[in-house]
Amino acid sequence: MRISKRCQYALKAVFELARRNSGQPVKIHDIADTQNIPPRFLEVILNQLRHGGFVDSRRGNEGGYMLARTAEELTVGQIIRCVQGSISVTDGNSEKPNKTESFFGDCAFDQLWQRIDNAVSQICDGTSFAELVEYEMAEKTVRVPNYVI
Amino acid sequence: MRISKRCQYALKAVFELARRNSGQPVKIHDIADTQNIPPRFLEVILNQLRHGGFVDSRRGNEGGYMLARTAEELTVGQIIRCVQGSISVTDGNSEKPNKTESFFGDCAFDQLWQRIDNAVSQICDGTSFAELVEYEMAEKTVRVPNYVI
DNA sequence: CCAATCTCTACTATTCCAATCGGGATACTA
DNA sequence: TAGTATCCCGATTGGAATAGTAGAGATTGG
Repeated sequence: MRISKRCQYALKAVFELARRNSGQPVKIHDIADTQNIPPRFLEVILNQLRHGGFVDSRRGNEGGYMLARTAEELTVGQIIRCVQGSISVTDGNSEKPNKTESFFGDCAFDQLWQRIDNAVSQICDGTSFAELVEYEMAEKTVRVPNYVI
Repeated sequence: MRISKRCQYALKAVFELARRNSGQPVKIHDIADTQNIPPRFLEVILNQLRHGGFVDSRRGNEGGYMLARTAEELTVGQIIRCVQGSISVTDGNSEKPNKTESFFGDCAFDQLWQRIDNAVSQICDGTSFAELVEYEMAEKTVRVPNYVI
């Protein structure tokens, strides 16, 4: 499992929506600016997230995107699976199709990959965007304790 | 971190050498046959492992490859790093270069990626080829308890 | 010398990825 | 109803990574 740029953008976009937590829809352009994402690429990505049911959209003058669920319910794992289909380290390589003949070491390696996939999934599925936002805010205040506007 | 075919071949090749555990060098062709790897591709890969210091080779009529260390000392993590350079999930994407400006969520995501990388590393570095061979043998005898030759 | 093997560099074909483009649909606003 | 700002969607491009191949050279043992 490698986290592609596309996937990182998706996560950042959802994070941004969670962070703003505004009842109003947020425009692609605003998200793109705040998170430094190529706008037209983000367009494609948000559309994918919409089809996945993770964000809702509104068109027209005051349109934009908003979360389809609460930030507590949305996890990193869900977004990754929506964008890259799977979370497994041996993806795109799956030798499963012709698994009629097995070779020495297959059992051992299968178990190894599964252990890794489980560990990763556990972290991703156990991390909600609410937690991410919370962590970010805590970090920001710790690192800039006496900031001035 | 995605485990490429190349990397899986490398791991299987080292596994095969560990499994045979023969004082004699094993020919590329034999490894390729046993593990179902394209021979000339395996050639390139074994050479890389040799440069990494994980296997030794002998040329000539009775030449071939053998482990440069014991199977107990060789870990999955070492081989992966040798073949694909890194074990991080955010590799090839690293936004580190222009990390002068930071965006909302960077702290949170950096911490997330690090947690994942640590979990994966812990498994890979904690798994030796001796263990893999041992596990494979145990599985084989469990799954075929009364096999006949 | 010969044959089997590894060694090295280069090459190709395919797939994947990041990003862009043009035009269409929709919704608000005046 | 015209206009504009936004999302919607399919196609396309350029470049990098991946999987695998090719051929000539070096080494070893018989």
